[in-house]
Amino acid sequence: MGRAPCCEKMGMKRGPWTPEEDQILINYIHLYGHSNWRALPKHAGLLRCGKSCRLRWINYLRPDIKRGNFTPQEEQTIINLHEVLGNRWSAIAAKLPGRTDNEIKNVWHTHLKKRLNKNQNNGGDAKDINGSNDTTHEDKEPVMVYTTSPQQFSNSTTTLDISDNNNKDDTMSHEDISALVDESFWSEVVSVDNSSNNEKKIEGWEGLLERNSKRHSYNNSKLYNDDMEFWFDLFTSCRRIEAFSDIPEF
DNA sequence: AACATGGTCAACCGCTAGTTA
DNA sequence: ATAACTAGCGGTTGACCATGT
Repeated sequence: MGRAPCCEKMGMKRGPWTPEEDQILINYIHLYGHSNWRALPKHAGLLRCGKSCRLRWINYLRPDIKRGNFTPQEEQTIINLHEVLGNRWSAIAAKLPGRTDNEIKNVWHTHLKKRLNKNQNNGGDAKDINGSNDTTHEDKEPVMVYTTSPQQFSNSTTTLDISDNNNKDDTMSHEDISALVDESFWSEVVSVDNSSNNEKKIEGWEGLLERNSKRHSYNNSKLYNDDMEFWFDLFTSCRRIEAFSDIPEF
């Protein structure tokens, strides 16, 4: 298997993307899609390698990217899935619509891992599936495993387990979780927008570019509240699902 | 006010898997 | 079957920012 020749360093720009570059990339993908990342920058007139373009698109410019703080539910989902999947960030990301593998990886290393280690030092004894002890459930928070896209919920195909970690009889075993992460899991991929929906989705790009030009300028607390509202709406609208009757209040 | 330290996150690097000729 | 190539993944880095001293 031949190794891909690294993109020519000569003449290739590196470092942070400018709003102008973002706009060029967005416009190009909007018009022509991204069937060939390697050829894309040349055709689009960008002095970036294809890899860089792809990363920029996937991690930041995609219209379906969800920005802002992770909700406690999302964090718990990451923790649970990490127990099953390990550092397979893309697989975890596939279960968190709008979140990228890079983002999840960052959150894990900056927040969740430390929190879990701290909890463990306070007496936690959970192990991950490999027997190592760098991951554990939060002691007090409910344990949840979601398939999180609203579409999935609306299709009533949701597999959901909600239990209280203090009651071990109700807690999902590794086998249960593994069963949850079956073949259908791997086939579920967050769609990337080569579709005709582009025009609709592209509406938010202008604001995104503005945001990019002033890093961290978005209002995290507002986004956080929106997320909480999303989950609240989701839960309240799914009361028909029997399992939801035991959901603790947040 | 100035500096040090730590946290966050976008971007890069190197590798592997998958595809094609 | 093999080599050439691309896409995608996970680990790591470094710049920026916030907070503490």
